[in-house]
Amino acid sequence: MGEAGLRADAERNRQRILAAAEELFLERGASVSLDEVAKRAKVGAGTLYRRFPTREALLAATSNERFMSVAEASRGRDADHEPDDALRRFLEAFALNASVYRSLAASLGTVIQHRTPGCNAITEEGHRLLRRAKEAGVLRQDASFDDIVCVVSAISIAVEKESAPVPRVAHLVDLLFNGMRER
Amino acid sequence: MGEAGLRADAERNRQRILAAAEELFLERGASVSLDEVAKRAKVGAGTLYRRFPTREALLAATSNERFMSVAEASRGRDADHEPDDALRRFLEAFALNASVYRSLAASLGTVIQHRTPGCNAITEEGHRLLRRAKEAGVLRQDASFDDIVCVVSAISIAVEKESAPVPRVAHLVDLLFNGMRER
DNA sequence: TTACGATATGGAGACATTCTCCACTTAGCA
DNA sequence: TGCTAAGTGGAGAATGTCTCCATATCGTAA
Repeated sequence: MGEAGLRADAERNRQRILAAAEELFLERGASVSLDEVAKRAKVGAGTLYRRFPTREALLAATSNERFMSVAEASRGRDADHEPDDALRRFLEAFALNASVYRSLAASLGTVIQHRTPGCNAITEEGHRLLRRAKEAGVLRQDASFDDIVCVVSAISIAVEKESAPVPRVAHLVDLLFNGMRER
Repeated sequence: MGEAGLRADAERNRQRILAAAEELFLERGASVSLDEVAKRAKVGAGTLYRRFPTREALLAATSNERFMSVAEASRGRDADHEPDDALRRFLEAFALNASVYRSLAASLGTVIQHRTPGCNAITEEGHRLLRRAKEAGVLRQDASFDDIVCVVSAISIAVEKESAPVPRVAHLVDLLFNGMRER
């Protein structure tokens, strides 16, 4: 949670920035002015930029706990779900959490590359599910984690405007998982 | 090509803006400063904004011919290709042309809604292919044109960083069209 | 040809946002 | 208690968007 090697007052400010960013991202989307985030956190702009050099780094940080949850829930489902079902549920949860802030999905590809615990966890879990589904023979051998990020982005972008995201995400995951083809 | 009801000098300026924008978009991506576009076109900023009120309007205009080509080529393929193959090729061509400028893909959803000839043509052709594939029973009934735009955007975004976009586009279209499942 | 209204123009400048820099403050240790 | 490394705020430079309007030019009707 806290960032290692940070002075106590600095860590306090860091938390205030995260709280302010979370509020503003929820209210007005992932594109709000960062100076405004600093202002709401009662912190100078320099402090914000020193701690989070880019908007994506801040997004990765505010998404950290959500991404951890997605990975953890997926690991917990492992025992009582078939590999393809586990992967499908993971995709749904990932997509839903990649659209909590408007305009987050568009930069998901960049955000997910940050080495925060949450991004690491979700990346590892994605790779694990991919491997497991391939071994079970229910997934194409040439599907990669990058493909997953691409698919999740597409779904999240499509879903951001919707008033009822959950069923729409389920529909789109089904569509892209099983293919647009009639069988 | 020329815009109806425009004074001759205004139409000349409009063409100069389009040429300058095309150059700069190719060189440095779809996010270049619009003032710089105006400067290269040797035109005041006001002139640019009067003719193209938003960046997306300008992008729709510079993409016009490419979009026309995509639609036309697709229509030409109609006779000697099965409905699913025709749709797949259309998706590939659309995605490739939605990534000619870096960062164009991110605003594709907005760009495509402009009522330029190219946007109209590509939208109509998309609907036609969708209908044809559904009638032939090779496409799920619940796939929509919005789904297509969403999928094409995601593919184009994913592909913008690649050095070899063509095979990657083909892979992603195949993946999303046929599904991630082993069959 | 002229003259006149409609159209079109440029670019200064108001405003917003990003991001840096550094004189000053503070925490934490010896 | 005093020292130093760590941290801070916020002014302001750099960049970009977009508007406004005094001025210029086009095209036409007489």
